[in-house]
Amino acid sequence: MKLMILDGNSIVNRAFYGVRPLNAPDGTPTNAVYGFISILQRLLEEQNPDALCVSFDMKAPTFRHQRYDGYKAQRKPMPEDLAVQMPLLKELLDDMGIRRYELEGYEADDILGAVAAACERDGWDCVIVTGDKDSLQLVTEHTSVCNVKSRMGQSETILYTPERFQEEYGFAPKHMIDLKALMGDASDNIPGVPGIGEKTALDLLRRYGSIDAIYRELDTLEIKPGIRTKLAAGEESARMSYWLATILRELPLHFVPEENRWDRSYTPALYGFLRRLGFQKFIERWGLEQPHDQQKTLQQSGMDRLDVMGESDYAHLMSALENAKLLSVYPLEGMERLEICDGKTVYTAAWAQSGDRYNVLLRTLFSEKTEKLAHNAKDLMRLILEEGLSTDGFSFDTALAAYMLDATGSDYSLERITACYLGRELTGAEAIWLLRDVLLEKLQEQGMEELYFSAEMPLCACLADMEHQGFTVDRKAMHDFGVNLNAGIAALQESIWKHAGREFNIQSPKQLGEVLFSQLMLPSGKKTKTGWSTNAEVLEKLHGKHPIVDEVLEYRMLTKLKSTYADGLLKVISTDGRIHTNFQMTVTATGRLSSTEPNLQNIPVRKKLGAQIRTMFVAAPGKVLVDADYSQIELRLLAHISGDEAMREAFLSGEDFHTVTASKVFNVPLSQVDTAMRSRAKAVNFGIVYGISAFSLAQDIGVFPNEAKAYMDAYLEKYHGVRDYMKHVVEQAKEQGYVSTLYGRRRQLPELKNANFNTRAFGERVALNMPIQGTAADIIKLAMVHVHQRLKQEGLAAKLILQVHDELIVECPKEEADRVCELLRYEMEHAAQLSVPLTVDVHTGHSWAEAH
DNA sequence: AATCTCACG
DNA sequence: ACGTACGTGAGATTA
Repeated sequence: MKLMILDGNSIVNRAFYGVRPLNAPDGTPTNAVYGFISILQRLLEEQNPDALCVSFDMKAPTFRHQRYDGYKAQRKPMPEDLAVQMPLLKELLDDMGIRRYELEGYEADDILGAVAAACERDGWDCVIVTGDKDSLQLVTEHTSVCNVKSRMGQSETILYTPERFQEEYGFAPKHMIDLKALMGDASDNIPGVPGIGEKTALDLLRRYGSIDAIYRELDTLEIKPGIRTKLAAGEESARMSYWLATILRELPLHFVPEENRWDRSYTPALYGFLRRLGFQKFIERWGLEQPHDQQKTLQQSGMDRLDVMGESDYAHLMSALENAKLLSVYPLEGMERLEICDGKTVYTAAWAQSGDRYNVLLRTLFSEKTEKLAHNAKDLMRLILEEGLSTDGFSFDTALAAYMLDATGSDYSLERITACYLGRELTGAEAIWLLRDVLLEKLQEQGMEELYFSAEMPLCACLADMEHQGFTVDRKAMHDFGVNLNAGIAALQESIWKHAGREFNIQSPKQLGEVLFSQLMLPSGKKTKTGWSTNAEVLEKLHGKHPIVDEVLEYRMLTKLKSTYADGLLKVISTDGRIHTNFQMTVTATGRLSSTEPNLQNIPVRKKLGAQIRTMFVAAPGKVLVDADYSQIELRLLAHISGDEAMREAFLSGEDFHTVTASKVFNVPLSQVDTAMRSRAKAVNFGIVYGISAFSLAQDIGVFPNEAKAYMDAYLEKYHGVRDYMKHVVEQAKEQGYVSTLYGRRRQLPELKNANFNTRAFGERVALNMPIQGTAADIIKLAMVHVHQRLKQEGLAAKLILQVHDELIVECPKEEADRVCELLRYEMEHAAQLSVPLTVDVHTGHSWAEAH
């Protein structure tokens, strides 16, 4: 039989500092609880114990320490964000049916010791899980200690058995006490022997075994005289420390391992609890279901339900359609069935049951005259377009509203939103109807109403059209391209294998690392937690050292083009010969769109071979592509938002901005800026937008950090308004807890309050970047809405087909090209009124490559 | 499922 | 003393 006991405080601490900030839908921080439960889950799988419990220590000074005058209660107080998670963690454990032990006046270690002793007494094995090293002294044949470390956001565990301990330390576990007695422990206020540190202590114990042995023969030991003197002088302190470091195994704790048996019998409350915290993942992993008594409360919105069957039901529904001011719509099984709610009744109509009448219903329902609410309106609209119907009149989208209220969330399912904003689980058209008022009010409160109704909502129709429209791809050319790649890949593979002297999987970073760094002994540019890094940056530094590296880089490029683009895109060409991407509106934290299945926002362009892919994205016969992209929109926004005069003038002058920047940073006349200076200035420009450090800039442009620092200083000296802005935006973010764009889009920044330095630094970079990237996203969304509406209004056949963050692509009949160029330029340049010109480059062509 | 790598703005 | 740039998505390997 095996019992596992977790050192609650220690594990929750590791979890808190090791897991990135997370929040429940209501904003409560949850990262520590999440980390704890993740570690627990992993250990359960690894150890599969029969019994399980968790210990917590209380704040009061401990028994051992009370007797030692040197003790001062100097532990730092628990950070607020962790403190609020403690009751949650305890509630979680209770709901999971796991026993907790809290003993006032004793340290966690003492509880662990007592539990281990009780286990051994009853013939149980015991696994102690902790993040501290202190309890290693408890390791015996029947007691092992599982040490949890968090590294790079990942938790690692090491299981110490007597053998494992001996191997690592070179002496038996019980002499861990001796180690502490010698070297001391500042965090526990154990003095140790002054002048003896970890190295010396370890060495002494490996050679002599214990402090008893050391002091018994102190005069004859072969050690440096200085150490002998220190040991002699510190004997009393060593003995005292030994006592302090010894974990008590006898406490007034009547612990019976048997009582802690745990067979994963969760309480019914667990489901609701995990839901509240947003831990969907664990609900699924543990196969939890909503308890029946909670399910009942779901349907208490008091609305009637009507399954629309016969003629009279239909008449009923049609009159509701005409009379109701607002209807919510919720499709089921594609669009086979439809739920419609007018606030009083939830109607369910089905295609199968009513054929033509269903079509009439859809036409009326989706016409612009009927004002509708939906959840993921864009997807619904695309479905309708695919049915060959037109669609309009969607005025509110619950998913979009929830996204704007918290753009860092990961799940905007209807169930999650109702749980969060209505406090109960509810779905369908009825849920949408009830959510609207709540969400709308919050949008108003936060000043996002205008952006919501002028950009996000109308964008649904625009994107649905774009997805429906698709982008023609030259299938044959793509296929041939893939075949050609294959030839190159095969040749490179052969040559690489020849250099390596053996066949191996070049696509495996692990095997490649072995070949490059172990076999060919190339200088390992180190990195990564699992082994050597073999990424392009590392390999490029190896250029010239061995012919294999260039070939690997080439191989990587070709296989990427083959699998992700040539093969990947061929797979998703529809029967109409076009690719229909899916634009995600609720994914990014900044307000940008994203594109999936396939991602058309990362089609190659930077390298010659890759850019060939773009020659295969073409206009349909008789049509042409018009491509319009903003010129340096983010830097222009930095100039506008920061109000920096020098930067504004640079843009107003019409000169190349990176060149102007180089001239300022390097203090030379414009005419003397060379390409190297320009490219460094360009790197600084981008770095500033990302909230860079001198270190990273140095890495990027290949200079020493102090040189990079000098560039940045010069930059911020010349553009001092930018320096002021950077300071201001971070301060304001700390005060408010969020940052926002020119148009009021928000991003919450709990990271700024995190105890972890790196997390906070990340938060500061985000605070600098989001308002810029996010404002650019707002502007192009507004432009898209205007372009979409004007193309339609003016009766043009032109269609928007793609957006790539700062670029729009329209496909139109050749005759419309000139008008469309002008329209695109006008709407994009006038989407925002800034203090610097917002300029757009427009080109036409048969392929994307030509038009860009 | 996590990790590494690499494509884009 | 830390550890090192913002925002994405996809494919292949590994565990």
